[in-house]
Amino acid sequence: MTEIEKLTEERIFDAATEVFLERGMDGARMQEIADQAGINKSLLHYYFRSKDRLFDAVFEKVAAGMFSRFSPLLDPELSLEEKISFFFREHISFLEKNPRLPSFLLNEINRNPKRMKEIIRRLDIGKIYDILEQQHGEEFKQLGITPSLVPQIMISVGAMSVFPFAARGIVETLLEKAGLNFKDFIEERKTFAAGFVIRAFHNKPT
Amino acid sequence: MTEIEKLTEERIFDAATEVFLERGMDGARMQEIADQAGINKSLLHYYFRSKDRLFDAVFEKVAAGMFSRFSPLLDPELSLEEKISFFFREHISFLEKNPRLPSFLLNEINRNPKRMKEIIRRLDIGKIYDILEQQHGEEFKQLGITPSLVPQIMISVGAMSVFPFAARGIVETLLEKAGLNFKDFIEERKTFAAGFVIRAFHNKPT
DNA sequence: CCTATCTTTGACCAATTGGTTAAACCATAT
DNA sequence: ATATGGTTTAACCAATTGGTCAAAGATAGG
Repeated sequence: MTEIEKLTEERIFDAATEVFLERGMDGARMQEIADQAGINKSLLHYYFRSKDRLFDAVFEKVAAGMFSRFSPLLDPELSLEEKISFFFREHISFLEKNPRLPSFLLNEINRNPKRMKEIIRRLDIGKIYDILEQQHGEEFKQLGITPSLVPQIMISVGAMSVFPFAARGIVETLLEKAGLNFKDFIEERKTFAAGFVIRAFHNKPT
Repeated sequence: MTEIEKLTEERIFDAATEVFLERGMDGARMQEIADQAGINKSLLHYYFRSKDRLFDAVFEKVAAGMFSRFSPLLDPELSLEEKISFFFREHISFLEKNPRLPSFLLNEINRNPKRMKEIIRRLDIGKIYDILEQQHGEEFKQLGITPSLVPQIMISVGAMSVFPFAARGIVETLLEKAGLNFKDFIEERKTFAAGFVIRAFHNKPT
């Protein structure tokens, strides 16, 4: 693979990422991707055989980028509270730079659950569950958190981080009423979410 | 408007709702809606001039159905804790019957923020904020919740309820690992989410 | 310089899609 | 019965879309 070829392929991939994130698989047009990359439409098919394959490549990379941000949760050096604080700070900062990502992923997961589950399974999200159980099982027991509640907590943590971006249109409408803006809201959320979850943690269920 | 006409229009509307929820605006096909309704494609245009208008009608009704479920939050007879418990029970039950709704709404809001914000503004979500402040402002103050944190809490509550359905593909992959199933997870969530939020509430921020 | 291989392009295609239209259908009132 | 009005249909259309193909350009080896 020559250097120029790599560059072209990369330009196409980046352009496709941008367009797919903006419009979704169904809304994206091959012509728009070609324009964005500054090349002929035929070249798209030369490098990636079809729209489907191009989309798959983009989706896989984008999903991997998203879930790789869960790494703080795996660090055995960190306490539970530290993990939660680090996670929200890093994950929300990441979404700040990629605000279209949540809505894109959620929509495409729903559009084709089977294909997407396969990709997600390959990213091995399940291992986060295993490691949390392994590193903090004792702590969970003391807090009265039964094994079935661990997924509840994990999903809640994800929701707290992802939802404001996925539902940005609603959030902004609400913030308008309160005289706030989205940027400040997100900045505040990094610490709010951590505190919220930690407080919910450190009390026996009613 | 005759009775038969009403029936036809309703059949079209219901079919359109089903197809749009399943496929989204871009993915939906007028032919599929016609088939689903058991009528000719031309009739779609006879009753609703264009795909856009048909979609707008569906979106508005569907969004209204979603947000009307927030009504427990407005009841002055309920305490804050009761509101939270009632809300999760009712809202999650509603989503159980309409599992495609969250992903559909989130995606379409993102696809056309302007048009959607207008519709959402008409549904007046902001009034929930006002009423909460008005009915529980004193309580908030005692709990150390500043005005800017109220939207944080509202979004968090929405996220806890909506996200599991919007991200169902991810949730199911995670539950697989833990040996659980989605239905049970959702049933458990109605009470878990309420307890989670209430506990996060009733402690001073660290 | 010439050939062989890879890259890039423009012209083209078949299929799909939202939408139109004129005619057929059907109920009802006169 | 038949004229009138709204309702429904089949046939059709223009535009768009993903994809193909043969030829032109570029690049490197001999």
